[in-house]
Amino acid sequence: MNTEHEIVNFESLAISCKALSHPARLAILQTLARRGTCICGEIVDVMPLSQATVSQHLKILKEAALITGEVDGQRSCYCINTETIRVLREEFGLLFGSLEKCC
Amino acid sequence: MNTEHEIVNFESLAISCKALSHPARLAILQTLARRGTCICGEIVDVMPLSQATVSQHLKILKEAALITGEVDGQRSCYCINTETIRVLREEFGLLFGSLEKCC
DNA sequence: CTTGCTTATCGTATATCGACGATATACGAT
DNA sequence: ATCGTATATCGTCGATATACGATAAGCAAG
Repeated sequence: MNTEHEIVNFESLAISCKALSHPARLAILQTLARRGTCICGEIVDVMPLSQATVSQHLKILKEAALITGEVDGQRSCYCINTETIRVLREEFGLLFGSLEKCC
Repeated sequence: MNTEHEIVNFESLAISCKALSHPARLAILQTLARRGTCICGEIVDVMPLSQATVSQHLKILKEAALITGEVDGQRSCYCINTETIRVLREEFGLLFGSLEKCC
């Protein structure tokens, strides 16, 4: 409806991509995607990184709204933010939709 | 056919995302996508950045194989690498395909 | 070959990233 | 209150990213 919605927001898309630009964070996202539902610091066990580093990556993912996190007792549960992923893929579509022919 | 092709390569995907993680580079890609065919340093005119900086961004995009570049006389023509974009979107699909339900 | 134009690279300064040990915080259990 | 567990944050440091002026390299034209 709104013609504005066709325009790609470079700033926000860049922020999402930056959050996705580290193998460890992609691995975390895949782990979350596979387990479907929330997960806490089991991620630390799966990753070959220190607890501090994993926590930092989770923070970056959360700040980019790629995941959500909530406290459950003394644990933290994280979950993929499907809406952000959807928007992300949509923006890729807008950006590269009119491709096809090239040199 | 090959079961291996279901596996996401975090390293290469992270490299692509890193190249996409800057607004200027997204703007360059959109410009290239819109003009369809190759384009040279008209990009510099469009961007609010110095020629040196734009050239550096183009180099980063080329190293990530998101664009191709070839010399034409004293000019350089760049073009989006559609194959890389295709793989990129495919990998996103693999990574987030089994999403849907979450907390 | 000199001039002018286009693009790439170098050098530099500043900012941000990535990793981790150390520490702080929060909470359940005893 | 104290202890143990889980998680977040701090502080640090080497590595990398960003931006740009200066300069080099390549080419066409005169």
